[in-house]
Amino acid sequence: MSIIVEILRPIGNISRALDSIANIEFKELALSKGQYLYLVRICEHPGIIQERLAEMIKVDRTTASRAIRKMATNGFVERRSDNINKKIRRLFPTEKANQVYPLINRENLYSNDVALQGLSAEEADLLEKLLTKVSKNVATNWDFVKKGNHREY
Amino acid sequence: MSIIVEILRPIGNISRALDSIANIEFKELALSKGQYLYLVRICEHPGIIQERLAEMIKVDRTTASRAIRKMATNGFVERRSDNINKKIRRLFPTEKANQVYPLINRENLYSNDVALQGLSAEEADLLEKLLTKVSKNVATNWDFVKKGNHREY
DNA sequence: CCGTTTTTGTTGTATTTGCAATAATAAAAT
DNA sequence: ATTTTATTATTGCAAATACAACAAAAACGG
Repeated sequence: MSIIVEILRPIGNISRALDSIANIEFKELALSKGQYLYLVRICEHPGIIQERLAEMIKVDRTTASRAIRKMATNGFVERRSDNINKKIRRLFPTEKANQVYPLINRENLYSNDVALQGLSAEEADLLEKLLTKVSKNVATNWDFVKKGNHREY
Repeated sequence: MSIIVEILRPIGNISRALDSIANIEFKELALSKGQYLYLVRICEHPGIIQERLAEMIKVDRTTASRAIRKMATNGFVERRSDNINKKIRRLFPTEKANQVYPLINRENLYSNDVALQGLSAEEADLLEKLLTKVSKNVATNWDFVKKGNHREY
């Protein structure tokens, strides 16, 4: 019938390319590699904990730990201890973070526009829906493997 | 009209999650982080040069340089000097690489299947086409920025 | 042919990234 | 109530990543 549908490569290429561009452009915001990912989520989910944030963006726990600590040092994040649960530390955006947030958004929207060039509104819409579905499929598998389980194939 | 279509986040999530899984699974092939990306392209494009390969997978030139050198040291790649053009070094898969190649492919196909779960054949097909288009859009921009140019937005 | 620009590749340095191993609190089980 | 397990977070390595700066060959422009 039809050739095998391959989506891994274009997805990887798009992701690396746009991430690369973002990191270059956010240097002037004093954000180092990858930090913009954490920052926007913390702005949108104030009070989120580190573990949840790492899951959300599909990054290793330990990487998130260090990235967030650095952002706290640099005044982008405030880590508040919780009174009830002594294990967790809730993350909040600082004033500085809230100032930078719209700039990151602007960049992301521009990249998004570039990415969608030449697609009709309907195509873009469908693409988003399909990607969301794929994202969920993959997330389940990621959890599975990250917890030490072994995929059989 | 419609809400803004956002494809950056799901794409980033899918990419990081699957890359993470792949790197964990390829440890047992003695491939370190990212190397599988280079390896499959070299197998599929024997004689390709480093610069072209870096472009192909959207990775920094210097990162590719070190990754490929390491793969040469570890016996996955052979770098042959060109008789005509003394500047370039053509890359070829070793026997070891050709043995590993189908295993990487098998993993990638499995991940691809997982990703596409719940999509109809038509949906999957369209998704691939749209992603290929997006990938091209983004590639142009990546070249632009990587060459030191500044995006206006 | 000769100067200039582009292409291809490398190192220096700084940083991020992530698997292992560890710790400490919380939640669940018996 | 107390043992057991799960959750959350950190640190110790070891390694990949990438910007800057550089070099050398090739391609281009006159």
